[in-house]
This record gives sequence, C-alpha cells and structure tokens, in this order.
Amino acid sequence: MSTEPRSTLRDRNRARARAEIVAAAHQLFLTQGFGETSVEQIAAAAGVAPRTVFRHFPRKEDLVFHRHAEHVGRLAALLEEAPAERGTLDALVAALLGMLRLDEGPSDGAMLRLLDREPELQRRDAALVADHHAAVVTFLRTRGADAQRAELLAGAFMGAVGAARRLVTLAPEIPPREHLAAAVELLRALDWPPSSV
Amino acid sequence: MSTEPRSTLRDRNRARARAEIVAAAHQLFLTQGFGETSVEQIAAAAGVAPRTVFRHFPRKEDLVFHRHAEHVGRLAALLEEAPAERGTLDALVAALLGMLRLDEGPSDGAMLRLLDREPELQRRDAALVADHHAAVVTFLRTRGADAQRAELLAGAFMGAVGAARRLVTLAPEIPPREHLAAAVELLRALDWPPSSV
DNA sequence: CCTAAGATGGCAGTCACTGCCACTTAGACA
DNA sequence: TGTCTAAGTGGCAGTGACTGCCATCTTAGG
Repeated sequence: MSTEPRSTLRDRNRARARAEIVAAAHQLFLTQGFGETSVEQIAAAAGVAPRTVFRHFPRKEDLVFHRHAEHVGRLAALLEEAPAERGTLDALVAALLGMLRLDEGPSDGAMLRLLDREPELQRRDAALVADHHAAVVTFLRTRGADAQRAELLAGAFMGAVGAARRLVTLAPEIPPREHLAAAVELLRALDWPPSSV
Repeated sequence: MSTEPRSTLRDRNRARARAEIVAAAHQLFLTQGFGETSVEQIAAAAGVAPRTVFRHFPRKEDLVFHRHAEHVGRLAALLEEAPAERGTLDALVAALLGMLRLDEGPSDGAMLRLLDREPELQRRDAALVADHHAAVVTFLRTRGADAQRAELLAGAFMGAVGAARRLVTLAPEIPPREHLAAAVELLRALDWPPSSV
C-alpha cells in the first residue's frame, strides 16, 4: 500500500502535466530567479496556457512548495508510527530525517539555495514550518504533554532545527549533519515527556 | 538623545501624512479585513492619492508592520544596554518585555487579533521574527557564544517565545504573562553562555 | 526672493490571480 | 459501442498590487 498506482488515464495525464509545469518552473527559477520569472513564461515553457498553470498551482509560490502537503503528511505519519519505547526527542529527530529523505532529488540542493536568496519564498517557508510545528505538537500530546508544554517544546524544537538549517548555508565548512547533531544535543537539556512522569 | 525633535516642517508633514494613512488603513483593516481592503480605499479614506500611499509604504503589509524597524532597533538597543552582570536569558527576557512596551497603544490588541486571522500577515510576521532572531544572535555572540551556538540558542529562544505568543490566543484562560514565564522556565534548562566558561 | 530638493498626483504599464464560458476528452453506463 | 457526464483546458475580461515616468507644487536655505 505504498504508491497508489494512479489507475485512471485522467489522473496520469494530470500528474504528467503537473510534473512538466514544475520542471519548467524550476528550470526558470534557477536560471532567472523567482521574481524575475513570470507565470506566462512558465506556461510557455511547459506548453500550456497560463490559466492552466494557475489551475494546478493557485499561487506561483506553490510551484516551489509543491510537496508541502506531502512533507507534512509524511512527518505526521512517521511520528505516528514512532515506537513508544523510543525517546521523545529521538523519535522527533528520526521522523525529521525520514521526511528529509523525500528531498533527495537531483536539483533539490539548488532549490534550497534558491530559498535562501529569495525573501518572498522564505516567508512562504514559514507556513510550511507552521504545519510541521502542528504535527510536532500533536505528537507531543500523545506523549502526555499538556497543551501549553507541547506548544512550547515544539516551538523550541522547530526553532533550533530551523537554526540548524540556516547554519547549513551560514557555516558551510561544517557538514549539515553536525549542525543538526548540535541542535539535538542542545535540545536534550530540555525536559521532554514522558521523562517527567 | 532620545527622540530627535523633528525640526523641519517637511518632516512633520511627512510624519503626519504617514500617521493619517496608517490610521485610515487600520480602521479599514479591522472592519473589513486586510485582503478585502484595497489601497485605493485606504488612499481615499486618508485623503491622498494611491501613489502616495505606496511611496510611504512600499507594500500594503507595511501598513500593518509600520513599526518593524523601530521594534528591531529597540530590541537591539535594549540588548546592547543590558548590564553584563545580568544572566543571559534574563537579559533577553527583559529586553523582549521592554520592546513589547512599544505596543501598548489603544488598538494594538485588536491588531494582534487581526494578525491571527490573516495568513498573509502571519507570513510577513516571520520576517519580523527573523530580524529579532538576528538581534538575539548578535547579543549571544557578545556573551561569548560561537556562531553555531548563538544561532541554535537564538532559534530555540525565538521558537519558544513564538509558541508562547501563539498560546495567548490558543489558551486565553491563562494570562499572557504566564505563558511567557512558562517558556522562560523551559528555556532555563539550556546551557546559556557564559555559564559554560 | 530664488533656486534646488523633496513631496505629491496622475498616467500608463506589468504581473499575479479570478470568474466565466466555450470546447475537448476521458470515464461510466446503457 | 454509442452516448451522456464530468473533468480538464484555453481564452477573455477584469481586479488589484505595484512601478516608472513626468508634471506640478511646496519647503529649505542661501
């Protein structure tokens, strides 16, 4: 029950159109920048009408964050599956790494660098982080944290992890994995449930 | 050397125009919502041309965040003035509270509620948080933290404080001050410089 | 008082995004 | 297999944020 085989032809066409539009858009974003690329250009490059681009991706930003829902769903699923005997913080980190595995496509590194350059996209990224945050809160509640504690711990966690991500471009001489490790080490000092039971 | 007395008439006019535009905009935002208010309406209500509104506030969002720079500058200044003998976390909290004191205008509570309702504005808020984050990083570096540690601690701090702010509307039965207190208590477990010296 | 800098308003243009409608095509069912 | 229906596409017109340009007016300062 992994990838539902899009049985109907219509769905396959739809997926292909989406993929072509995304590919054309990414190509243009990486060469020209996000703001300098118009939806009209993207549509022309993908061989569809601008109206069609908007039908698949209501906002231009969605062409960059087209896997937003997939990412969030994945994170939530991984957290739900986490074995109960695993420590809370360790489970969070494991789920995070599992989700990031989605991103290992060829051009995704370049896409991340694009994100660092464009303030518009960084703001949209905040929406993604907010959804991750919500998933983390849900998980912490299953581990017995009350609403306030779950919210605060999730905030500190997402904040430190976000900082680690920023460090990847800020201090590139250190490998990404070590930035995350440093964040986790720092967070370990916090009082994670259910240790306080 | 606190508030430079805007000597010239031109500056006073400019400030008055700004204030009138902001007042008109807030009035409309609160009654109609942000997205439902056009810049043309704001200009009409303020008695100026739309072009003039854009000259004072390049983006419509800036009408909500018109004190962005003031807030960030204030936070940075308060952190710089913080007495060296005060603990790092305590200094951060004190500076934060000092900055929030700016917001005690009459309609600012309503404005905060507006912010909770409009996703567009929440994203812009992320930019403000990023600037606060940068100020916190600078401060932590003066306390001897290296770049990595400063970034991570600032991330955790901003994350937990942001969560506390969210809790103000999420759990309104608890007074705001206690949410912040809970965040601080949680953060106290972290290894703040220069305690590790 | 005179000139230069700064501020405003209007105009035209770009671009993201939307509603509407007409047309084509794939799925479903007789 | 033919037909009806729903989904997908494209074009068109319109709104609203934002920008560059220029003509006009006001203030600063000698």
